[in-house]
Amino acid sequence: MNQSVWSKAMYSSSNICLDGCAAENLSSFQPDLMPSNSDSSGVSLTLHREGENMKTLPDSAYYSSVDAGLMYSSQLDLTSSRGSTSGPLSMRRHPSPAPTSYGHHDWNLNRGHQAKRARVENIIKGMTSPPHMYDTEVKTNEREKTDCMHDDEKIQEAPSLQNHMESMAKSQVTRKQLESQHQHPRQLRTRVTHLDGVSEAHDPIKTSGDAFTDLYSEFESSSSLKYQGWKKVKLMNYFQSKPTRIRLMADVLKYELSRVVSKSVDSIFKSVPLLQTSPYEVENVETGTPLQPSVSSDDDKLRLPCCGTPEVQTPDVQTEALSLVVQKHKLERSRLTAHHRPKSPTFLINDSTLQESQASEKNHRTDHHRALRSLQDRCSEEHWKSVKVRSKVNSRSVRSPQTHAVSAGPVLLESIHLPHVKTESDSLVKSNLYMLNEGLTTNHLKKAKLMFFYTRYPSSLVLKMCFHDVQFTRSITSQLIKWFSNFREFYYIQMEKFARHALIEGVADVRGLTVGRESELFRALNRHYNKASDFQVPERFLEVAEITLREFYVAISMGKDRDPSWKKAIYKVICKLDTDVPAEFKSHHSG
DNA sequence: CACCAACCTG
DNA sequence: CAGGTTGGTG
Repeated sequence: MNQSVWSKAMYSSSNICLDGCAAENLSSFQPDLMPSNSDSSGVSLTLHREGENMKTLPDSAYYSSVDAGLMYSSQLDLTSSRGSTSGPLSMRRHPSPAPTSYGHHDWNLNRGHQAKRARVENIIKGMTSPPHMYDTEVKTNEREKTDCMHDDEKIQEAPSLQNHMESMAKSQVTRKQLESQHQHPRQLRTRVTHLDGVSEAHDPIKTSGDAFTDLYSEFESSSSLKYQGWKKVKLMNYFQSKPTRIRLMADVLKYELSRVVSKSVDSIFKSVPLLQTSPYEVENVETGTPLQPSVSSDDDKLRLPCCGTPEVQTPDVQTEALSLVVQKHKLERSRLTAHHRPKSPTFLINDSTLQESQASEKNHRTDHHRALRSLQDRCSEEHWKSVKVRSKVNSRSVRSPQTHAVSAGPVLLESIHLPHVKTESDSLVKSNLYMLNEGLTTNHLKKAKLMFFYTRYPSSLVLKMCFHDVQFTRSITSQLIKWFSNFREFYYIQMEKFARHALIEGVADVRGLTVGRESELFRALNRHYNKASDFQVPERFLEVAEITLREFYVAISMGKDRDPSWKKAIYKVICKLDTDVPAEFKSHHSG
C-alpha cells in the first residue's frame, strides 16, 4: 500500500524532522492521511481512539505546543477540540490562586464564622475577665487543668485536652450565648462559672476569695438584673466555708474533666485509622470508599510538618524539624479557622489532614486532584496499616498483607512525608509506616509512580520539589533516580513488546497504533504505575505512550533493532515529551 | 574519577 | 524493585 509506505516513510523521518518541524506542518497534511485509517480496523492495538479523541484530547492541546511534532494524527484532533479547556489539566495551566491549604475559598467561607465567634468571644471575654486577663487566663487554665490530671494522662493528653477544653469551652459558651442570651441566663452563668471554676478552684491557694469575687463582680457588672436571684444562690455557696467551696468546685471540675476527657477519648478513637474511621470522615460524613475521589487534603506538604509538632522523634535520616517549625504558624492559623475539634498530639496528623481537606475541598479541586488525593489517602492508609518499619523491604511483601484498607485514610500523598512524623506516643503511627531506603517510604514510591505519568525523566530539581520531605542525601537521590530508571525500564519493555506484537499481528501502518485507555498497553502501564486505578491518568500520558509505541514500531519494522543501541534514539525522543508535574506533587512551601 | 542511564539479573 | 555491571560523559 502506497499510503502505508508513504506514511511510514514520513514517520520514520520523525526523529529527524520532528524537532524542527512545526506541529502545524504535520497537522496540515494529516487530514489526507486520516481517511486511510479504515484499514486499521483489524489492529488489535487500536482501540476507540477515533471516538475518544474528540472528547479526551482537549487536554493535550496544552501540551501540543510544548513538543512540536510527534503528534501524528492526534494533531488533527487537537485542533478540532482546542476550544475546550475544561479538561482536568486545565488546572495545571491555571493553577488555583491559592494553592496552599489556606485558599481564599476556605478563608472566605470561614470568615463569617470567625467573625461571629470573635464577637461572641469578645462578649464572653468581657464577661469573664478584663480584656488583658484573657490570654493569661487561658494559659493559666491550661496549666491548671493539666495539673489535676493523673500523671499518665497529663503526659499524653494534656495538650490535646487543653485544646479540647479550650475549644469546648468556647463553643459551649458561644452556643449558649447565641441561643439564649436572655432566656437561659442560668445555664450561661453556670457555664461561665464552670469554666472559671475549672481554672480557679483547682488551686486552693490561688483560688482566693478575691479572685473569685472579682470574677463574679465582673460578671455581674455586665449582667442584667435578671441574674440577681441566681446570683444570690451562687453567693450563698460562695460564702460557704472555703473547704466546702473547694470541694464543690473540685466536683465540678471532676465532672467537667471526666466529661471532656471521655469525649476527647471518643473522638480520638473515632479518628484512629486503626478503627477505619478518619477524623475526616467523621467531619465530612462518610467520605466514601477509598477509591471514591474523596476529599482529602492535597496539601500533603503541609500536613505532616504541621502534625508532627509535638515531640518529634527524629528518625534515622530525617531532618524535618525545619519544616515542622516553618509550618507551625500555619498550624496555628489553621486551628483558628478549623472547627473546634479535639486535638491530640498523637493524631494531629489526622487533624491537619482534615484542615487541609476542608481547605482543599473548598478550593474547587478538580477530579484530577481528588483522584490524586484519594489515591494518596488510600495508599497512605495502606501503609499506616502496615506494622513494621524496616529499612529495606520487599515492597511486595509489604504491600500485600493489607487488604481491607477500605476507608479513606486522611493521610495524604505526602503522608508519605511521614518518615519524620514520629511522634513519641504514636507508636501507632510510627510502626505503621513502611520505610524503604533512607527515609523513602512505600508512599513515596507510589507518588513517584504517579509522577511518571508526567515525567519519565525527572530532573533532580523536580525530585527535590516533589520529595521535599526527605533529606536529599546521595543515596536518596540515587534511589529516586533508580526508581524512575526502573519505571522507564518497564515502560520501554512494554512498548517494545506491544510494538513487536503489532508487527506480528500485521499492523501495516503506524496510524493503526493507538493507545487509548482501553488498550491493553495502557492497562498494563496503569497496572504498574497506578495499581489502584484511582488516579486520573493525564491524557498526555496516553499520547506519549502512543508516540513511544509508534517509535518502537517504526524502529523495529525498519530493522533498527539490530543495532545494539537502537533504543537510544527513541529515548531521546521520549525524554522530550516530559511535562511539568502538577503542583499537587510539589512542595507547597511558600518559601 | 564521579555521575548517570541503561542493562542484566535475582 | 534492588544490586551490580556496563558504557557514555565531563
